[in-house]
Parts: sequence; C-alpha cells; structure tokens
Amino acid sequence: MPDEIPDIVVGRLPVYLRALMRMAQESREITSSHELGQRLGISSAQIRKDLSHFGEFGKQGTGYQVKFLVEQLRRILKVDAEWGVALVGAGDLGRALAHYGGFANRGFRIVAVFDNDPAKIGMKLTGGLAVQDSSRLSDAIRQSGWKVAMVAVPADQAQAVADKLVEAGVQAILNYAPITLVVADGIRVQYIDPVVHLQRMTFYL
Amino acid sequence: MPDEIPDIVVGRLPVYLRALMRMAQESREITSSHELGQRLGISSAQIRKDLSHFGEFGKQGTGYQVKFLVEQLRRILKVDAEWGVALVGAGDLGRALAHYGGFANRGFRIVAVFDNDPAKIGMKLTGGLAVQDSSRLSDAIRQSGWKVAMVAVPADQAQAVADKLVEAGVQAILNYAPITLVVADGIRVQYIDPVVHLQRMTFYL
DNA sequence: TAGATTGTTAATCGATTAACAATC
DNA sequence: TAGATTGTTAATCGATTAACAATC
Repeated sequence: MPDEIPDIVVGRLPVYLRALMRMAQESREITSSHELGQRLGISSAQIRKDLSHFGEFGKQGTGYQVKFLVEQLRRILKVDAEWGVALVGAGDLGRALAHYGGFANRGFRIVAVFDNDPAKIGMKLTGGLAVQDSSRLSDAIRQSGWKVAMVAVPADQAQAVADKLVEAGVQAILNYAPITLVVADGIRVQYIDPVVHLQRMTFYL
Repeated sequence: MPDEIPDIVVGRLPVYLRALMRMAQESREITSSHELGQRLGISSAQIRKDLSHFGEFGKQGTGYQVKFLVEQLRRILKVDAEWGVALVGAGDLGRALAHYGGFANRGFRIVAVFDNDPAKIGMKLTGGLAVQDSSRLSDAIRQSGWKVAMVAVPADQAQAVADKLVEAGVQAILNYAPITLVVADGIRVQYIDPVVHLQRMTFYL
C-alpha cells in the first residue's frame, strides 16, 4: 500500500508496464524479474524491490504471470481507465500528438485541442477533433473535469497556458515547451525537450 | 575535470543551461545559485555542488556571470559546436521534428531524414531536406560521420533501425519509439515516450 | 525431491543537504 | 567595513545491491 512510494520507483513502473505489455503482445505468459531486468538493463533485485512496495505479484520458483502483472501495474498507475487529455497548441508538434496512435490502450485519449491562432481554429484534425479557440480552454476544462493536459506551445506562452490550465483544475501537465514551469504544490509537471535529452548524451561523446 | 561525474549530475546540466540561456535572452547579466534554484525548483546547494565538479565559475558575494556560465556549460556538454543529427522516420512525428525550430543555437541540426515508405521518399520538407530511402542510411552515416540520431519509427522497427545506426557509427540515439532498445556498451540512448511521462503523473492523481 | 525464483533484510553505495570558512 | 554568495566539507538521507530463507 502507498506508505510513501519514492518518486524514482513510480518513475520506473511505466517502463515495466510497457515492456510487459509488449511481452503480452508476444504471447509470453510468464516472466521473471531476471528476464525483465535483462530486457530493460535493470537489476532483478531492483524490479522485485520496486514491485514489493505495492504487494506480492509473483510466485517463488515460477516468476510473474505477464497478464496479471500488467493488470496490477495498470491499476497502480491508474491507467486501467482512460484519462481525457487536453492538448494546447496545434502547431506541427501538437498535430503530430493529436494523430499519434500510441495513446490508445495505454490510458489516455486526446479529447480536445486548443490554439490561439485564428488560422488554425476550426481546423479539422485526423481523428475527428477540431481545433478550438484557446479562449474556450478554461470553460471547457472546468466543465469536463479534465485533469491531464499537454502543452505544445512556444516557450514564451507556456507559463501563461500552464497557469490557465491549473486554474481550471488540471493537475498533471506534460510540457513540450523548452522552459521550466512554476506551478503550485501538488501540481505534477513532466518535461519533454529533445534538446535536453540530446545534451545529456553529447557530454559523453 | 571529469574524474567521474555522476550521470544524474550530467542530466541536470542541460536544464541549467536552458534556464541560463533564457536569462541571457532576458538580458540578466548576473545570477546566483539561489535564484537559479528557485526558478528550477532545486536547492542552491545542489547547483553549486553540481557545478563544482567542473570548475569554479562564480564569485563569492556576487554569483555567476550568466553569459560566462552559459559558455562554460556549452563547452562541458560539447554543444559549443553543432552536431549533425540523422533522423529516421518521416511520419507525423518525424516531420514535426524536422520542422522544429528549437534545435538551432542549442547544438543540433537535423542534416538528413530517412524513411522506408516509397510514398514518403523524395518528399521535400520545409527547411529544404528531402526524405531519403532508408537503404541509404548506413552509407550516408558512415560517409558523413554523424554520431547522433533520432528514431521516430514504429515500435516494431525501432530495434532494427537502432542496430543499423550503431553499426554505421552512431553513438547517441534519441528514441521516440515506445520500446527499450538493446545496444552495445558505450552507446547512449535517451527515451521520449509521452505515455511513460503521463503515467508517471497519474499515479499521484 | 531438485531447481528456480520470489519477497525481504541488512549492508553498501551514492546523492543531497546543511553549514561555514573564504572572500568578493 | 558589512552583506552576500561561493566552493567545499561532513553529516544526513535515501536508493541500490547482495544474499538468503521461504516456497512453488
């Protein structure tokens, strides 16, 4: 039970889940902490320790039922139901996200796309969503109760967008703008900046 | 000097650099570990400790010259010159990356785009690059000596693409496919999977 | 039974923080 | 000088690993 789960443990669970879903897809019925660790480049002890925070999911001598562990991780991560995600920004990146097929079955669906560019408002995206005026953002989020949003606007607009999202009730933001956001306590933010990731590697070259 | 810098320290440097470049853009000439820490939600002690691995960049009583520290971090991260980046995959995401303006000035430029879809090969992208046949990938990389690549292909092709890249001499891969890659020792891989990032937050909701 | 693998404990390892002398 | 902030040390805190009893 969530005594106090370290963030770093929570951060690994989605990676475990992703690998396990892939195993399930490959019709592997059973796996072990050793096998999973090899696939992921993580020690088997760490996998067992991480899982032990949440319960006992394996069998001595046998390992883990892949399907069962997938179910459990989905439940733990709260992606056993689907979250509606508001997307702000309908530029190249925003549209690529709107079209991305990888959200399905993993707990998320983009339910609305906003932009403040008159040239983009009204645009019909593949998948059926139309780009809405950002001025409708607060109302739409408040009415629908969406808790998760993605920000794909230019850096100089990202903080203002985040402020509006949080004020409308959003509690988790995935930010693609290359800037660190300042948000209230309890609001979660994750960052995706390809340049940051690239720079983490060039150091070693 | 690089005794043995912890990965986790290297991982924070690009975030420091990003914030400092922003400060420079805002014409802030001086900053302190305290101010930078506040912006980033990190303790001032950690920032000073991290920087101390590489030298002494500040002045007691004053703080850090923003421009100077930017220069130093760019040098440390080896992004004071520009890396040519090969991009594999010209789907929605690949094209969004090819059009992305955020690489400029931060050490990277996409120099080639590959895809194996005949319908996409030859396509002219904004910015002037044409999509090349993946069959040319190995030769092109070997001839040009590119060391950095981004992978934006479907999950089931990503490992094969990574293998080809590494074989051709690539040493750093930014992987957008939702799968953990297996690569030889010494090859760096970073992962961007929006679903993983979202799942890291829903746990707390 | 023999072999395998879990869940957990204790030991090790590493990272963060607090504190402060040095000094601008 | 008085105030501020660095770079660094030592203490604290937390995460990883190794080892193994339990048991399938």
